[in-house]
Amino acid sequence: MKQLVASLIAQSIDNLKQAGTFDADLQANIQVENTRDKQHGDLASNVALTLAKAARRNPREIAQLICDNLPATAEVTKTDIAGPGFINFFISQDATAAVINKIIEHGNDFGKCQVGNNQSVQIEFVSANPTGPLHVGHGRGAAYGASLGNLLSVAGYNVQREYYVNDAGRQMNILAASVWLRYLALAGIEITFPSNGYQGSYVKDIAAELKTRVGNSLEHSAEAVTQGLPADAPEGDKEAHIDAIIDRARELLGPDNYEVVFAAGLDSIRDDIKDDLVEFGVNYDEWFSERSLSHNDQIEKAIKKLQDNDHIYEQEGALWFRSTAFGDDKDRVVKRDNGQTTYFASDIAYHLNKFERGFETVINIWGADHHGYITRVKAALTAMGIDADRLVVKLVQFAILYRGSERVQMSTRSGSFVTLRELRDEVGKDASRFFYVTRKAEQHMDFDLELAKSESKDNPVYYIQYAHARICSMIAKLATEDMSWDQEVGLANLERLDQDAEIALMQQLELYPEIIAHAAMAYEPHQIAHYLKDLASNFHTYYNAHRMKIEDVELRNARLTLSTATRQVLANGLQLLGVDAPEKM
RNA sequence: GCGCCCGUAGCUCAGCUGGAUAGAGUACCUGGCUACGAACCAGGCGGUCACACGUUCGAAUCGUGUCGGGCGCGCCA
Repeated sequence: MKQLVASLIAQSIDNLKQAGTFDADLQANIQVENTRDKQHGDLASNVALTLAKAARRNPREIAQLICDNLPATAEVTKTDIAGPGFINFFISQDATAAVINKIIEHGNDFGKCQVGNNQSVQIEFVSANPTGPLHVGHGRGAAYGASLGNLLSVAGYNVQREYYVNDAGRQMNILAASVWLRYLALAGIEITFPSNGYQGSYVKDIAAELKTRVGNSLEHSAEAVTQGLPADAPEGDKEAHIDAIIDRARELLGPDNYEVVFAAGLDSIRDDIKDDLVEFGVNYDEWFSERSLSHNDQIEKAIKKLQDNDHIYEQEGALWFRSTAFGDDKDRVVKRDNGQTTYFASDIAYHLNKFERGFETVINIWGADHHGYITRVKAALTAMGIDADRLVVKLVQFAILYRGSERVQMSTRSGSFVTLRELRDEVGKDASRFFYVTRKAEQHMDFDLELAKSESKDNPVYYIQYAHARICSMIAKLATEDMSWDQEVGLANLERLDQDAEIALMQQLELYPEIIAHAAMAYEPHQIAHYLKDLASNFHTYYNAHRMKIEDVELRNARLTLSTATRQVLANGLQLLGVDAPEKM
């Protein structure tokens, strides 16, 4: 409808150019908007205001000229000039009701569009270190990423969802050491647990599972483990202490058994994260292992590629990437003086790998604490000859957690955190998914756990689900009330839908496709959530103002058809957000 | 110190590419089920859009500065 009105305006302006009223080279930027106040019609354009300067005429005069030269159509019943020169358009009931036909024709596909042009996009999100369960801070990235993936998919992108498993590096070795010490403790070999180890109780569970699987084959005496270790904090250095324990574990266990312990921790936690996310309605196409990069020499290859392009130099025994040549604050080490590659080197290799896999656009959803990495990763891409604009980084701001007015600190290492699973158990999947995704990603979010739990019944998601359930139950109970619903009869009588609440509901339904396109292009799934609240509100208002189950067969069928079209759009939208559309509540 | 994000009603948040009288939810106050689901609806109360200057027909929106909050600035991962 907007496009139609825009084309009418364009034709009118062309007519005026031909008549010599406007200069032939006058450029018009035609915008058509939905009006907020229905006294201003259904659609409005500010075109006369934007033309005022170039045409050297009073905006109201221009508006009058445009109105006088509009081609007549059945869709536009009236135009009006208001305020400083807005043109208001009143749309016929017939044209408005046509949206119901479209919804019924397309069903689950209503709202799909092709703004993505089948472009292949990879979206990587959550990617939390597999050193502990996901906590509520990860939930936001999960909800955002999953919804964005769904959104881009219906907008015509070819989407691949990926989780980058940080299964290499020191943190994983600390986890392995923690598991082993807990395993030894189960055998009665008491060793003071390092202050820098993973304290969470899940580590004990992994150790117990390991013990039932391997028996006592990994046991070593307390003396053998602790002999000659540097002191732990507070007397000594906790980092040196834990590193020494890792070395001792490797030495006593040997490479094969060390790998058994390491894998016990990694596999258990990664699988747990996977299950957790599935239950949260979040699914991936690929779980990409960081370790696979080094196994396949991809890190060396990436460094070589930078070297070949002459962006690497050696200093103090280390290899440096000259990222300052691409806008970074300082150059970055990719290989340390001890020969080990850095985490950044893995990241370069990983991003190179992504583009080598053929994705046209790569979207990274990162926590806000990673914003400092954007410049250096993009620098590396540029240095390797890849257009850095093909990498889109969306930062998700942290949820600041409160319990009442008390700030809650989250730390995986200390084991003091609220898990995503706990939140889901107490608040529910639908309410928590909706809660996260209602706020736009870059907005800071205050998350009061007490409030989230106590107010879960008031979560707006139920308002939307209720509208859906209400329609389902209305249809389901028709038979018991000696009534029926015939969609064909309804479609044949759409002109009966002339009440304000019906017009408003149909206009809201018509917005859905453009909301999808707009939200997809802006990477903003929260727009869907807000749209659905408004749609549900329109329906509830309608439902309370008018009866559906009435004797007038034509009007009854028309109203029920409008209601089921509404149900379809509610279901389509909720599906994008990973929220169920229940038939009963 | 430098960089990124943010500041809108008591609270939690929307506000499209600059557009008409800045909107929801919640809290508080009224009213509405002997008719389709009251997890609902109708109405009321509530704002110096952090502050200042600028850009222009028009600024919550764009620009500069100030104040306030979050985060980041390692041969850690």
